[in-house]
Amino acid sequence: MPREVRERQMLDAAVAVFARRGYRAASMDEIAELAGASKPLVYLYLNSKEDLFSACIRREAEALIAAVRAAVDPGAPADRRLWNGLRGFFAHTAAHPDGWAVLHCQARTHGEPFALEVGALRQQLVDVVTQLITETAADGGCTAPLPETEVAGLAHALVGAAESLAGWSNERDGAASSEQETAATLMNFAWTGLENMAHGRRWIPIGA
Amino acid sequence: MPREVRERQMLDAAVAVFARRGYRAASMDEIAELAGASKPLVYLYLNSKEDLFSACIRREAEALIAAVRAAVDPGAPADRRLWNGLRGFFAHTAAHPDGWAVLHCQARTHGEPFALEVGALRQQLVDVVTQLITETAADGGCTAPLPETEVAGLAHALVGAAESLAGWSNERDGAASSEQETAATLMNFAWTGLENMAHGRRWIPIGA
Amino acid sequence: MPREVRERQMLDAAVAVFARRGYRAASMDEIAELAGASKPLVYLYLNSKEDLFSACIRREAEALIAAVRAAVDPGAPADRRLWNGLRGFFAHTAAHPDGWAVLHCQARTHGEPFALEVGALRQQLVDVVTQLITETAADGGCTAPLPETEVAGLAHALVGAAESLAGWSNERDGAASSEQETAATLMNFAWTGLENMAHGRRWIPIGA
Amino acid sequence: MPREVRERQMLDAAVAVFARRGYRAASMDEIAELAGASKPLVYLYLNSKEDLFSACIRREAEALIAAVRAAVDPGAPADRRLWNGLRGFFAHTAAHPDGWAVLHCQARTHGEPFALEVGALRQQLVDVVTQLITETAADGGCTAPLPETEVAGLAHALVGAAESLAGWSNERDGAASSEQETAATLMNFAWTGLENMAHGRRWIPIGA
DNA sequence: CATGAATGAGGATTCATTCAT
DNA sequence: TATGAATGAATCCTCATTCAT
Repeated sequence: MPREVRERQMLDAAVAVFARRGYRAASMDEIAELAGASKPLVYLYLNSKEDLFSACIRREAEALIAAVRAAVDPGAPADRRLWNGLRGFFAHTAAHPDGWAVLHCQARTHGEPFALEVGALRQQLVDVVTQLITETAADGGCTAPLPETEVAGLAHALVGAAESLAGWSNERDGAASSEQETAATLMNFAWTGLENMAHGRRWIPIGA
Repeated sequence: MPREVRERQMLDAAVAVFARRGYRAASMDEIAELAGASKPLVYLYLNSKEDLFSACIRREAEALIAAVRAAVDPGAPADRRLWNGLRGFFAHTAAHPDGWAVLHCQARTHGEPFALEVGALRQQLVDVVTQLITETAADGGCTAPLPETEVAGLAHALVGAAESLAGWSNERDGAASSEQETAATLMNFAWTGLENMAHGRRWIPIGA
Repeated sequence: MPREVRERQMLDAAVAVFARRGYRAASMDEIAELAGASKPLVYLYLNSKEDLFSACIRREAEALIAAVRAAVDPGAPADRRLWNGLRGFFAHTAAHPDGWAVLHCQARTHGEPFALEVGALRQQLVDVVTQLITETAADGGCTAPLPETEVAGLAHALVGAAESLAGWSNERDGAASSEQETAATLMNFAWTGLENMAHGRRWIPIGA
Repeated sequence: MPREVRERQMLDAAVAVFARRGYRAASMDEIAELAGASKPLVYLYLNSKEDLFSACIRREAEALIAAVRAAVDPGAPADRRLWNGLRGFFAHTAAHPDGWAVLHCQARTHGEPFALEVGALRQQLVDVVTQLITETAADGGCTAPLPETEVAGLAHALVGAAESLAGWSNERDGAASSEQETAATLMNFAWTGLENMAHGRRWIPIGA
């Protein structure tokens, strides 16, 4: 069996096991067995548990980013790009729950090396969203330019909302179209909020 | 030293170590040492690593919920209650980053017993937010009642956004007032979005 | 509470726990709890686990020997003395199963100090039986004096048979009179065998 | 080194250590060291201390039963079969004192799982003896059929006597031929007793 | 007389990792 | 390319035992 195929099988197995057990509780034995290979072979191809986990993160992160990028039509207006990006995000996380679990739940909780790796992914998502927010403001005829910090905050909020919704809609594995609905809910919530902010319509704490 | 004091020291140490290392990677040795007690005493008071982790989750969850509840003035209108709840949330998570890390990052990733425990906390947050959203719609003169599923989705989105922002604002531990700003950002984002939705103003995908 | 009473309670508890769990698996915690006293008190009165176990063995051994001795009427002929001794033995072991378990099952399996102690008990039983066998031979008009080694072997065989029957009759906790029957069975088995041997009637392996 | 060989070495070591120390006091460290292997290997091959002990019991029990069976010539008359069975029993226990110690002293004292296993062995011995007693009665022209309970009692008594003698003759590890003598002593004791009982000649307590 | 608080030492078990083949 | 055999190092947990009160 060619190395490339074997390696993919190993990564598949590793993602599944890491998702189910967590990094520390996952055992190389279980991964090797699920991959249908012997442990020494796993070490030959992937060096160590740490490297293996890194490889999982990288592969899944790239796949997610690629899915989101592919969903966005660069020529469309900002609102459609946000809408399509969200749909792509929800569709991919729904289709690859193990990969998503590794990225969202496991990677960040296990020390520097992995947190950095997954942090880079998150930053990419945030960057995409930041740009969309900025463009949205411009497209919508922004009358009150948003300070940079606030844009960053909004981007983080949006990504967090998306992540949370991804988990929620995965749990209630309802209709096949639920990912569409989930995206719509978030879009409704976010879009009008953004538009208002871009026009300086804000909520102001009374007396603050 | 009286038992109560020792027990609190142990929980403090455990929360710190669990936050830094994760459940599996945390060693009872390190926790005991940090608590300034011997391992057998930790076991005598808290039974097992699992029970200790559960106790951490419970304590931190109760503290967080209490902080949010305490921040909300039950007599105030819905928007102020949301605002105050958010401020309480951000203030508490900023003041107790380890506790928040245990709840948000660690607890959900380590098997049923803990996931259930922390799931209960999250549900409480979601419940509070759900109620606020509903009342907001009413207060704002809702013209288009939101379907129940959508309200749930919005609540999850809002909680996710808050969780994400909590992590973000903890990372850039800049100004002391940043928790105020963070709350304001989210409030602006969420409030206007909710208001619009409550009045049936929605974003509609063109051609969908 | 006077020391004597407390000490007896402790020994009672220890015998029960040692019988149920074995020496190593028995914990001083469990013993202290069952005795209704605190652990330091147990140590104050009985020094150590080893001493406690020794005390159990000694007490139970002395009780058993005393019971057998009390059952035997020194003036009776040899057969009646054997008969009464057996009845006393079975009655006592049936009435004190925990003590018997400690003596028979636990004490011998845990290293020199205890094995010696319980060995002494067993030797006393064997001595009594040895004497009975010798007298039986004399009473029955022995025509072929038995060599010393053989008498010792017979005594061990008889004690072993009695021990085995004690366990067996304890298991099938049938009629209240079963100890009587058990004694009768062994008596029938042993007595005629002894009588024959004393008269030189032996089983000889053909061709050996 | 092939697995089979290693596994046997481990069982040998385990039997020796369990015999010397008892189940609880035996440490896997000592067993592994005596076996000349590392602890993880012991666990890899034999799973756990409990399984290891079970494996010891099973191996030793099977060996003992096989030795007794092999010693008995199925075509011989009942008395010769009893005689040969006893010789086989004493020869095997004398040749494998550790195995016998594990079976007789240790296995019964350590909780259900092992007690059952060793109980099965004992039952097999008792069954063999029970059948011999019954046949003996028949061969000897039984005039007074023995009640079933009594036969069972006799069988237990005989096995107990044999067990006791095995221990005794092991202790005074005197002449090489002592196992022959031991068997002869027991045979003399038992055989004539059985014959008498089969003919209704009983010892009757005067006045009972 | 009685105990709550505390621990040093040790034991079962697991796991990432490496050779020799 | 592929693996059966093997282990050092750690981890959870328990227990007999002792003080200070």
